[in-house]
Amino acid sequence: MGDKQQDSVERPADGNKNQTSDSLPTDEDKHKKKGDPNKLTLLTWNIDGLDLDDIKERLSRLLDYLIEYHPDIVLLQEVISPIYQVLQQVLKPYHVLPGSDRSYFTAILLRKSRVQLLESSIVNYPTTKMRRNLLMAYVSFLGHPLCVMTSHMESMKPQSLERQNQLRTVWKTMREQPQDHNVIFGGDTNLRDWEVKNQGGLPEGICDVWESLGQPEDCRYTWDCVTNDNKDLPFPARLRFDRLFLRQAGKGSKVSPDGMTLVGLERLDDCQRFTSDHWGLLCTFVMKPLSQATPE
Amino acid sequence: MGDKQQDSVERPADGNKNQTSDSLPTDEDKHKKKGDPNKLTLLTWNIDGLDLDDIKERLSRLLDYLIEYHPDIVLLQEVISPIYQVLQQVLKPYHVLPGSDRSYFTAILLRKSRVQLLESSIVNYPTTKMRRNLLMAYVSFLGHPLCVMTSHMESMKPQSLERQNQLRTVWKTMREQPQDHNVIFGGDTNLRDWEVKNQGGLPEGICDVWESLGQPEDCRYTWDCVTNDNKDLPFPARLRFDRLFLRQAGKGSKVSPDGMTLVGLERLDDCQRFTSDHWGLLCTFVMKPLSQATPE
DNA sequence: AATCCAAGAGCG
DNA sequence: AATCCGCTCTTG
Repeated sequence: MGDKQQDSVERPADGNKNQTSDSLPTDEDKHKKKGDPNKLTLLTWNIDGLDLDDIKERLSRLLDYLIEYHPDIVLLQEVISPIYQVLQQVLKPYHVLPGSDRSYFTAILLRKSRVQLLESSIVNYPTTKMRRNLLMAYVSFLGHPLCVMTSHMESMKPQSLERQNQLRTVWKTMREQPQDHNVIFGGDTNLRDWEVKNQGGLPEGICDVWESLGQPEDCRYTWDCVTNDNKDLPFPARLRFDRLFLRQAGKGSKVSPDGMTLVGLERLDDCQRFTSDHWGLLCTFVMKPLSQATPE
Repeated sequence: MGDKQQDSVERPADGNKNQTSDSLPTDEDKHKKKGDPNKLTLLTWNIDGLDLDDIKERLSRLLDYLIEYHPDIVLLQEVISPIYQVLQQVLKPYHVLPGSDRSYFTAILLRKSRVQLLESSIVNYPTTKMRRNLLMAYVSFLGHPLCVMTSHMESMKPQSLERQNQLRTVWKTMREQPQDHNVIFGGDTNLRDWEVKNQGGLPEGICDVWESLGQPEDCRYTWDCVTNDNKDLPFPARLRFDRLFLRQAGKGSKVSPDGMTLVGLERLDDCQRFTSDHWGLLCTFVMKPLSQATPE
């Protein structure tokens, strides 16, 4: 309800299935809880823009999801130019920041009413064979300085070595940010668990958000060909490719993981496929003031 | 023999080309240079004590090599208890320091007349499945404090992850030594080049001695089943398993790589096999006083 | 004491 | 624009 006043999104065509509920007490409580304005909501999603089959319906559903969840920050991978154009034109409440202008690329979407863009930059992976990079946005969220990053790291098993190079770059870049910044990375890492072990595990000061939340089984596999048949693979494969890393600020308010859920689990009406071969990861964070932090 | 007085046995030519040129009688100078008492000589060798075939002849030849080259420091891997007993009883000029007392293990031999043992210790690899460890000796060489290390790191391809754990431990331990110590690691690392790349390459301050010497082809492969048929493998495989790492002291005299050559290239008279399936690496180092060091 | 390499094909 | 997993086995 109060939704309208703040962040209603314009859409050209609407098959409005997911309307915000009206005034039932329980629903309103729920809505209030879900819409806690102090929480930061972030969605990361590889939308498989390289798969052009059923792209219209899939893109339409993607927009529905974005409007439904209206995350404060959206991190997308495998965006292609036509999709980028639509995002820019349709998602008026968002600032759309592309990671490149050719082939396929990443994008950061910032909900203008909640997140102010201060600066953006790109870190190159010097040895990528797939034109991948690390896209960064310095923003202000409720007055707190925040650094947001996304990347679509080198794909496929044989590129393990390059992928691990990129992982080191990501972690190093996160650790180099100013101490008063919380730093959130989200993206399609293409990581296998053994590759993280291979790097000696998570470095000091960086956590894997899914692990911090207790490794919930229901959002472990973000690329799940057991359930998701978009790729029609003849074997069962499920991996946790999409991950979120967090480096908390060393002073000031700290961002802490609060919840995580998969997005995109519904088959589309027409083609009966899914929005992407990846699930999206919708994550909420709470801001913890310094006073609540554990004393040393 | 004339050996008695000190250390007058000849060595193989060392691979370095940067000889300081003199203008005098050749043979005597050469001999003097080769036996330069200011140089540190070090041999590292996996002697394949797990292969019991022809062990008597192979051990006998090993002793010959040690006596011939009389290195200041010897780092051995795959020593077994009976071999250890012989080394201790026969090599009177050496202090023999074992890395364990069961199964097969490493050993550090220190030439008493040149190298004084100050202290020794062992660093455990917490997750080794093969009882491997890192054996260390703190010594004094010509009055300079020196830390010498050896290890036989986790073997075989499938143990890559554990091996990389161990590599990080080795490098970390080397870097943690006092700044006035030169630190030399030598051993059978079982490393593939891509595993080093996987760790982001050599860390700041540590060099690979073979690389520092310009990657001489004639001592690249220390496990060379093309030439060495001790294992009678039905395929050609050659790898640089045995490596030396150096962390120079940050103050005082610095140890610098001077030359490197393979050892054990001759077939034994009787069995016509080699001393080990690995070649040994005989390496010389020079001490560079602070005054000769590159200014910052 | 045995093993041991690396790249590629075929399978579920 | 086409890929995509991980395991075992075979081959040189």
